[in-house]
Amino acid sequence: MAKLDSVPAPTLRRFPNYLTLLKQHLQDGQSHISCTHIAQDLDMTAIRVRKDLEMTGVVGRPRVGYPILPLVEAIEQLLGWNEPSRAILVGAGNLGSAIIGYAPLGQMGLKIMGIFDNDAHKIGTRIQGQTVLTTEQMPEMIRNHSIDIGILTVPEKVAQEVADSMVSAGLSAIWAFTPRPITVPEGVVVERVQLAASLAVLMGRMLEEDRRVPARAG
Amino acid sequence: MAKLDSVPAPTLRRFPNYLTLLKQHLQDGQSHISCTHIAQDLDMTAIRVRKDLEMTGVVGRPRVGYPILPLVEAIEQLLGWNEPSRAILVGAGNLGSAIIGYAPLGQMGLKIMGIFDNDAHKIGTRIQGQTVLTTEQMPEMIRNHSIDIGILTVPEKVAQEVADSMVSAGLSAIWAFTPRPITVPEGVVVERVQLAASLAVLMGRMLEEDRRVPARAG
DNA sequence: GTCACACTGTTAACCGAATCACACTGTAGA
DNA sequence: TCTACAGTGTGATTCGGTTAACAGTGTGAC
Ligand SMILES: NC(=O)c1ccc[n+]([C@@H]2O[C@H](COP(=O)([O-])OP(=O)(O)OC[C@H]3O[C@@H](n4cnc5c(N)ncnc54)[C@H](O)[C@@H]3O)[C@@H](O)[C@H]2O)c1
Ligand SMILES: NC(=O)c1ccc[n+]([C@@H]2O[C@H](COP(=O)([O-])OP(=O)(O)OC[C@H]3O[C@@H](n4cnc5c(N)ncnc54)[C@H](O)[C@@H]3O)[C@@H](O)[C@H]2O)c1
Repeated sequence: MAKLDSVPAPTLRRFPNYLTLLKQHLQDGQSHISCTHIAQDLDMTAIRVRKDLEMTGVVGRPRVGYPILPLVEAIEQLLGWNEPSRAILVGAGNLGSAIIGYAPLGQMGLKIMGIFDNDAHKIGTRIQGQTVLTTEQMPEMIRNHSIDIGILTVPEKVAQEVADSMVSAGLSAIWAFTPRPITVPEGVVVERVQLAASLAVLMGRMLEEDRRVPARAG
Repeated sequence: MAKLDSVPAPTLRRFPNYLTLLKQHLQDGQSHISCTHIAQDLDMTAIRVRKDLEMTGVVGRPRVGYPILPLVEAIEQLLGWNEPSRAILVGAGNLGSAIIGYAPLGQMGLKIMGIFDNDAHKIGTRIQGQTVLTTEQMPEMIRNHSIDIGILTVPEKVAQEVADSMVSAGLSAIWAFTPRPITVPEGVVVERVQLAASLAVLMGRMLEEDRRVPARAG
């Protein structure tokens, strides 16, 4: 039985990796897999894999490993990927369009029910078969279709404002791609995708590497 | 004087947040800022801010705070954002195009010197004023222009293969947007932007929240 | 049947980052 | 000049996650 304890964020972050690997092995006809095998496939330690899988409540058998199908189902349940969550996207710009067109989100339980923008040139056009609606229609759709997740890809300046109107319409989670933090009331979950943070780590590590090995002439 | 110790990744990740805030205050004409002020602006604790700023080596004064300009310069130096790093992007698809068009990357020391794809329909077209080149030309450009960073936005299937050819041409860092991990030789830095991981955290936390408060009827 | 051992489950040790507590400092104000 | 105190700097503590150590177990081999 799956634990109801809260799953650590690092583990949540690794779950998708396990999922893709497990599904692949499932398709190859395997029914069980050991954590040592998973570990070397994903370039991590077996212990960490075991600890992560422990969160699912699925028990493995010595010399056999874990049953793959129950694992997949347990992880998907912990992530809520077993049944679709209704989402909307606001800000049909460059990034927004890329996300809308990213098919794998469907496998992650994300169902984009509406796309909104406030640019007159974009409203009414179609992106991946979905018509772009005006921002004014957003609260109504959130309420009528009990939307759970708002994907925020508007310019930084209006991000807080749009987030506010999402929340007041009843959204419970926001997936924000804007560089600045946004504030929301208690109970609403915000997850930010910080591209700048990722780049900072990359370049910081790069400099360190250069510092260790006196860079090749440039 | 800036420490040469390695900066913890969590701190690196927060640096960009400080930078945007600091630059904004600088533009408002302020010369100093206290960590308590920064903390409440970014919704974090003052202690964490102080510890992070400690890495820069900049010293603050009681009742006055830290001098903003030196802080900005120190952080940019630690991130390598003070002088442009040459980069190329491979995979001029939806996501790749969005990244190319994302102006703020310029402020982060990233200079995209070339765009590559292997789709005959895309080669020769222009994205944001830059012509898309064939993948065959990539190693040559990496060598001739001593490119440091490769931005990887190709489909998952060919990601490893493209990464390999980047590395063998002499790249020292890869910014990968592909869902599966890629392996590189020692000394090459890889930073992955994992959208799925971010979504997993969002939805996992959402479920937890629902579990705590027995969700509104749906 | 029984033996070996690959693999699991669990408790303990470890480590790095976040947080705390508090002494120190030098400015602003009286 | 003196005082109060906002704000820094630092050593000590806590915490969460990772890693290690090891006992337990049931499968597969013979
Ligand atoms: N493009 C990238 O690669 C990238 C990367 C990281 C983060 N981001 C962030 O994502 C956001 C969008 O980036 P982008 O490159 O797609 O910009 P963009 O300008 O292409 O798209 C923004 C869209 O939002 C719409 N919009 C503006 N105000 C609105 C409002 N009040 N209500 C609804 N829609 C509104 C605009 O009409 C436009 O279509 C920005 O905050 C940016 O910082 C972008
Ligand atoms: N679109 C998104 O929102 C999104 C989000 C997260 C991750 N990703 C990942 O980013 C990558 C690209 O996604 P996308 O949506 O832009 O896909 P896309 O199909 O729009 O773009 C991929 C591009 O790569 C090119 N390409 C294919 N093989 C190549 C090769 N061997 N050499 C050079 N170029 C090649 C294609 O011609 C195409 O232009 C994928 O790995 C995807 O998983 C995309």
